[in-house]
Amino acid sequence: MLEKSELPMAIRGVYLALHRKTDAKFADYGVTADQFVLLATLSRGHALTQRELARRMPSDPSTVRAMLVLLEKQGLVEREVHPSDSRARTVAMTAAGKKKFKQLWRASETIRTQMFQAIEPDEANVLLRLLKQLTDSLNNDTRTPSMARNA
Amino acid sequence: MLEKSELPMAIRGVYLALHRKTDAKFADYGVTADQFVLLATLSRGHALTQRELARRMPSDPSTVRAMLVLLEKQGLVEREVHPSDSRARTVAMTAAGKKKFKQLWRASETIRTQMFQAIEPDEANVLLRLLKQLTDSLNNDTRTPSMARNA
DNA sequence: ATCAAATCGTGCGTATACACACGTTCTGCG
DNA sequence: CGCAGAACGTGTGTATACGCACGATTTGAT
Repeated sequence: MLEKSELPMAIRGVYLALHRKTDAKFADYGVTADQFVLLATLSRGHALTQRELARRMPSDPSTVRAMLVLLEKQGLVEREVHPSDSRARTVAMTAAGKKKFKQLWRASETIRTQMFQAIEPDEANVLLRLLKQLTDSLNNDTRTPSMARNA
Repeated sequence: MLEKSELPMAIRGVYLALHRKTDAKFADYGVTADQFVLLATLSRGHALTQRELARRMPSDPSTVRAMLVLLEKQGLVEREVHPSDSRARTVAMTAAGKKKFKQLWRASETIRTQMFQAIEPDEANVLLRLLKQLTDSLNNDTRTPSMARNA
């Protein structure tokens, strides 16, 4: 018998545990878990606008802005005005940012390893699929959950 | 092929989606998603100390304190000095708190329903198990992941 | 071409998450 | 009994999450 609030609570539980552990791991490097997420997102698509960056993280635009201000102070990212849209600003990692990201990736390797050791390889794929299904379901306000496929 | 950072990102993704949706749902009631978690925890074990409450949420003791101050202002919870330990304070829901919690539970029913419609019943159990395994793995600092069983 | 509507970034306010330091009280060992 | 160390709550500081409102710019429809 499955208590109806167990699943939401379990989701909250893993996320917080993961976040805490990652923050602790990165403390020596002067960055946070969420800043790592931002850098990782940048590393997969350069010259994003702040809006697009926020959409991909996913995070709120005003949150992303605050993070960018801090990361800019550390010299890890740069912002420039968009070439064709003077409202927008494009964001890119600096050389220092790329270097830092590599360090963080290596430092967090143990966490990912630990996670994948806790579950079977097959299960990891199932888990990933279920999490994405839940996310799509929660994000889609419409009552037609049909076309959410390749997100 | 599974990108190594996909699983952590997916966990982050569901949690944030769930949190946003819950916050939006509760906005009319003047409470937050996390305050609901606190009330739900209280409803399953009365007269907890702040520390024990924080341990069960799970959250940081100083975070819980801040939340309690706000909930106390709203008259949803009460704090009293512990009968045998004058350092500690016990927390309990007021009548208004219990009533509010029932309202919140009903209001959030649609979210839980939506989640369980997004996955198969069997899968829900698998998902829950995997999430707990991951949580245990992330919380255990020791290198012996043996005795984490019935958490 | 013009003007309303949408979009972008910014700034502000509130709530959460956590680390850390502090004073108080309790516990347990000698 | 007395005292060191642990445990509890408090307070502070920083980072994140998000809603909302604002000015500036771009877009789209006429």
